[in-house]
Amino acid sequence: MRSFDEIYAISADRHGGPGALEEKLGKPDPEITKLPEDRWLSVMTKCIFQAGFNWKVIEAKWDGFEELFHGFELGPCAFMDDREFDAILGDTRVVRNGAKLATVRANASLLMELRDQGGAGEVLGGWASTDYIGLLEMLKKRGSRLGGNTGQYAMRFAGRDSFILSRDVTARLMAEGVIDKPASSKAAMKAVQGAFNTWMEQSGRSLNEISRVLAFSC
DNA sequence: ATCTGCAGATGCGGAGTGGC
DNA sequence: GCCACTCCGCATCTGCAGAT
Repeated sequence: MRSFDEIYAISADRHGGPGALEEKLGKPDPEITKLPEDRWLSVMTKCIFQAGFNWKVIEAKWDGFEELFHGFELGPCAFMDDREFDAILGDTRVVRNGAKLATVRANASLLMELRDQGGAGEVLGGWASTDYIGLLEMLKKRGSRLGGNTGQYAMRFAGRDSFILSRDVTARLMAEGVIDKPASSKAAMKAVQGAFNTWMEQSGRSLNEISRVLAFSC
């Protein structure tokens, strides 16, 4: 496995030098633990709908989603009655996918449960980056449709420190011998976390930056 | 008992096609 | 210009058999 500096050099070479590369590396939001609950639910829902769909369609309808789901306030979403849910199901201001629309109620409940543990911001935003896979596992287990890439994108878009196992990042991890195929097993995820932890130690950088550097190296 | 990997099902709007 | 129709994209979920 190459050191972070070696991979960084490859990426810088491919993307117009260190200066140009640096500008493309997003950093996590330092205030992420203060992100309100409704914004977590909003970004989760958006990622769930974007999965498998044309992102422009979701973007164009997003105001409708915010409106029909009460700005994603947890209470109204978690305790929505069937009558209101049916009305949304037939409203063209949202994408009328019943299974996905139902995730709003389920994930609102999950976020409410987190209040006992300090709240969504503290739990999701404050989860140690060195155990990021633990957070992903929790989202998969307790959330609705937040397993796989969707949970990863949701964390990234919310502004949390995160990696995304995209095609390019996976290709780099395979090239470095960290995994031998796209990570799906627990053992593979553990190996991925281990590699990221090593690169974090070597560079002092965030998961975000490392993930982006890996992606740009392919 | 728990985890893993696989196959098949699911879902909506957009693009493309053919016909008038 | 417009209607009716089909296929496609993408990642999840479910159920099951097999492995640990």
